[in-house]
Amino acid sequence: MLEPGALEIFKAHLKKNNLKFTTERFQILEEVFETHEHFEADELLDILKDKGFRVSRATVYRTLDVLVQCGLVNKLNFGGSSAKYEHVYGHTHHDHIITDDGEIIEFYDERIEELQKEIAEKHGIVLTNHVMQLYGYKKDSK
Amino acid sequence: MLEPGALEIFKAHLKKNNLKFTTERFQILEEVFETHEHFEADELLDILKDKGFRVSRATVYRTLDVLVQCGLVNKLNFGGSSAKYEHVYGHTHHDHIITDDGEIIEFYDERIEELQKEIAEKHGIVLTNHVMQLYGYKKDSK
DNA sequence: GTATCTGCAAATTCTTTGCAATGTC
DNA sequence: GACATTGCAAAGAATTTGCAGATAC
Repeated sequence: MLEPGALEIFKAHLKKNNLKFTTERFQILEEVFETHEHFEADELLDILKDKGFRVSRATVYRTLDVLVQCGLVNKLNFGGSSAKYEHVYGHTHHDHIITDDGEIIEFYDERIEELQKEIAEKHGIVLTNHVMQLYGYKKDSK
Repeated sequence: MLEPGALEIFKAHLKKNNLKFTTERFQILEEVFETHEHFEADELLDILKDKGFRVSRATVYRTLDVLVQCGLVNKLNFGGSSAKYEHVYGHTHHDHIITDDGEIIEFYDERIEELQKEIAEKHGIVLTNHVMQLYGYKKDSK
């Protein structure tokens, strides 16, 4: 489901940057908000093709870039060989726990967020973003 | 300077896994501990070549893997296209602040470490590792 | 001596790019 | 109608792999 407002943000960003609102960009935007999981560029391409849309890999990569730029999508790196993406709009910020069997748990902790700000401050840095990933295994699995 | 103990850990790991202690692996180990910064596989190769060692790129990648496996080296991902490495032994764990002009500041905060453990626990996860990178810009630069 | 290593160059994987045809504004 | 966009296939960048000769144990 395309979050209310996402389309407007996207269009505004396109206009501001002299970019055009094309069918392909719209289809990609929609699909990105359809998927409530982390996905790779290639997976998104496959889904789009399965649904009968005719989009190229190049356009998927190019459009994901645009979506990251306007803040509607996060680009993540969990250490694998390819980048993961997740849509952002309408979601609160969160971090990730990655288990050894590949499960991804999202969490948010206000106290850590505060400490991060404090630490950055101490080093004279204004935070714009952060990445925090906890790796581990399930207590009952080992 | 090769940290005292690192060589022993390396050799023990090799023996345990039926791997051989070769000239190349030793040269790479030494150089990894010579460099007190984050480096890429290719940069390490260049340094080794400059010093007159004859090592191949393949061996550098293969040996870095071994070093990561035995815990002497961390593989990091700051979002660029290539992985960064840093040696670990003798250093306390730390996280990173990455500024928009590419500077990397290391920090450690016990309180966050505790909270991370607590959060993982709450989700039934035993932490084995984590990644935390704060992105921002210098307060006086903008 | 045998099994592991190395270097090389080719192969892979993910991502980006140049270009001619096409679509938006 | 001008200029951005698309798809394609080729290029690029980082990393991995197969293999034949070299080396550690």
